[in-house]
Amino acid sequence: MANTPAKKPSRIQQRNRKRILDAALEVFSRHGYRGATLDQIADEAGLSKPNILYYFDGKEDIHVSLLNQLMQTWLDPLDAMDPDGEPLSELLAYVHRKLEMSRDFPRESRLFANEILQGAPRMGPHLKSGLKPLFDKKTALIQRWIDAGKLAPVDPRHLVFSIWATTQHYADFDAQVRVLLNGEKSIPDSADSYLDTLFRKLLTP
Amino acid sequence: MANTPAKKPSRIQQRNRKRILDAALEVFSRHGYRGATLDQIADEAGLSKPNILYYFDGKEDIHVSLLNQLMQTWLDPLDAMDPDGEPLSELLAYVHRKLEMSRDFPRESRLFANEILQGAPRMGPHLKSGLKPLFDKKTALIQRWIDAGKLAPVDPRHLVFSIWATTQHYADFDAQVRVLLNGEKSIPDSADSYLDTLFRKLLTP
DNA sequence: GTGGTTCCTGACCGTATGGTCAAATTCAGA
DNA sequence: TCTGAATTTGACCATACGGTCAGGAACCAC
Repeated sequence: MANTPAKKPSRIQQRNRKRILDAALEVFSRHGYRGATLDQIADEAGLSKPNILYYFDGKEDIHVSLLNQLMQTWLDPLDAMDPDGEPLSELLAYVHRKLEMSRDFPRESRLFANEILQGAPRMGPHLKSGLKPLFDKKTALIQRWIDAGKLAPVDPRHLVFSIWATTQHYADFDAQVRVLLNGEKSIPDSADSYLDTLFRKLLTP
Repeated sequence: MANTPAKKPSRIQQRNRKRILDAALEVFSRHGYRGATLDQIADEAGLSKPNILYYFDGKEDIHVSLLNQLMQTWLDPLDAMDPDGEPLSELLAYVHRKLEMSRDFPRESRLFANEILQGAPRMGPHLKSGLKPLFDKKTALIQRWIDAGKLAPVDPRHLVFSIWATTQHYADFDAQVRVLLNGEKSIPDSADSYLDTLFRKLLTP
């Protein structure tokens, strides 16, 4: 029913499904899949628990819907890397966009981190079908840039890993970063310039 | 009782507490605190559930014991950075040690990652009392090295963050890395040389 | 061996949690 | 306004889980 909307969803459908997904993002990202409860999500969404089960087939369905919905958003910045652009600035722009996402969507970042940490039990297929092809395509692009002498020679796969790691660290390890930076906002402006320097020095031929 | 061992623990005590902690590390690191069950831990340890509760006061007690025990191990590599050593090689050696830990102790890495991701509910104090002082001490040391012209000028705090992020990424996001590297071992040797290059280029004055 | 301590277990308990359902309420089109 | 479909809910249910307890088994001086 709610899972196979053959017809157009009503206004109430749209509004409530959105409310539920918003609430679920909040709860799942803070407590992980197992730590989140339907009651919490219902409470956060301002709906009753049975009502939530009216819109989704179950806890897992909500979680999967969230992951599916987010996957695209998450990959967009990488996808936006332009083969015809100037290699170094394309990559640095990607770093910047990725850091910006940690700033603007920390919950999404933690949701993914949680899922991957647990071994991606509900996302394995999506990784293979969604992320992998894009990863292969973009690492190949970077390799071409390197072969053309536009970038210093590095392993493109590790390059991408390190971009992800350094940018997402601020969102995923927020609790730690906050303690170590004396409670400042966890992504100070200095992070931007640091990462810019880090990757600029690495990649400049 | 088990929690306040005023007297020396018997041989059986030592053996079984170790078994339990080993099992708990396995289970907690794979499923997170909330996702782990005492039954799983008992099963993994080859002990009955009540027997486990004979040695520990409860699930939380086991988790806290694990975190306490691991904190030291986790900080050792950073602590080993020698103020009297050659700055660049000290830092690169630290990167190398940290990557080695992701290789050798991925479960420990994921245990910490899980805890921090959830907002460090059971480790906040330890971060402040254990990690923070060491972090401050070592970032100050790096700053002195920079001021002495031995390293390129970078923000030491972000430098440490990026070292942690890039090295732990391979353990924490193992499931993702494995997919993207076509199922190879998730920390290939190429990671070592990549990270060496990354930080060498950044830090060489 | 014997007695006391340590270690271990089966059976059980209370609660939390994911999920169901019949009935009530609201909504939208005629 | 009326009517059927969509939406909402209170009351329940079954299970999983953390934890308890009384008593039994194993161990260890003596």
